[in-house]
Amino acid sequence: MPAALADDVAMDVKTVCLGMLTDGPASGYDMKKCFESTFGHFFPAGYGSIYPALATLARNGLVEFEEVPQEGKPDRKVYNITDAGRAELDKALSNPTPTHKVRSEFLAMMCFAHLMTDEQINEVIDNKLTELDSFLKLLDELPICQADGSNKGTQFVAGFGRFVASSLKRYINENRDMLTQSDTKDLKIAVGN
Amino acid sequence: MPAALADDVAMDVKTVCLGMLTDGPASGYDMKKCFESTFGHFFPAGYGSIYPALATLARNGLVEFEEVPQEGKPDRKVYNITDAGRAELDKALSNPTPTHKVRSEFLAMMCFAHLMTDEQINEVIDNKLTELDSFLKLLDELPICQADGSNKGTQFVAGFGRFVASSLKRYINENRDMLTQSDTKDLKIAVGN
DNA sequence: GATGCATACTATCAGTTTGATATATAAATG
DNA sequence: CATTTATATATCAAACTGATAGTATGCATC
Repeated sequence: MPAALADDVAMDVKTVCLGMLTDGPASGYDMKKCFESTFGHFFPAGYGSIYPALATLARNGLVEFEEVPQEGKPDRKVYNITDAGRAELDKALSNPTPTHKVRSEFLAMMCFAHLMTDEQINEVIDNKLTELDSFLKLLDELPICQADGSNKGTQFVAGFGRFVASSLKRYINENRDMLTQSDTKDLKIAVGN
Repeated sequence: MPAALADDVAMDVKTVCLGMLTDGPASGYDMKKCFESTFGHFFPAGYGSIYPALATLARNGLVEFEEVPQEGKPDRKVYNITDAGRAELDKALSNPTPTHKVRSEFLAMMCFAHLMTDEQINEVIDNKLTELDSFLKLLDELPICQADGSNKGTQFVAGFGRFVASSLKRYINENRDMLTQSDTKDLKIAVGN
């Protein structure tokens, strides 16, 4: 067998912060906005994970920061990636099997649809469809945060999001009857591998 | 405005365990198998969350358990849902906006594709496609864990999984060139809302 | 002119979840 | 005979979530 990877670097919040910094200096606040606008849709992170991540990165010498005083506003801690940080990022990007996890209260709930009223089910479905529409609309307005926003990777990912959201909409619209009607209905969309 | 929900019950591991118990008594080990076979694909949970969840549910009187001795094997703690537990589950199922979250190291990594070699990118993509194939194959063998496995909800959710996995495969296959070729290529799949 | 809200910035904390590990026995696999 | 798999429990460090807190300015709204 091939030797196990010496020191596995996960694609976690720390690593994504490192990646953002390859595009230029930024504060924790800047990164939070970036997570909100784009990354957060497939890799959520709040202050509770960003600030500790930056603190750990700084402690390990993977980033440096300088405190920039501002007039009328709190000081900014502006972070920069170091050479050690770049090396660590490279390690993380060499993991050949990154995960793609879903945690869906929605699907878990639908498993218990037989314990719900039709009214409850319809409300949940309608809300989910509305949410998907908002998401698609948001993607159309494309608020890319990275300076190099037009890079192939982010285009691929945005297209991915658009495609998945549209697919979900279609599946839900065409199969929602299954959940509320008591007579036997089959899946309307059959899929070949 | 409508009064805020008195005591928000989240659709968390505790609640899913309650839901599983509406189908009959089960041990933590049984539930883990159920998470592994079906639920885990869209709502993962390991021993580290299942056992504490059951302990909390028992402490709050939402489930009861009896220890069943076995020959040659460790004792089983067999759990049953109580009336209070059923009421709690009903509360959780009345939440009209259950979440659907994605956490994708894969997409995060693809955002930094410009920092990777074509070889690295292709390996990641190939692995992801293989993973999706395994998932689709697994769904075709349908190891439903609930006695009432043929209920509409689980059928809807299984179809959902199949549809999403096939969509992902298609998107990745048709757009992977974007990531590795240096000349400008556009998305091959355009989607209307 | 006051009250509240949005923006800009930092940071912490309780509760949950993750993923690995520990313990113990038996059966099957190589 | 050694290893792995299955049956069952449980715990722990590290990470993450979502909310909250503090502090200062400006901008509406009442």
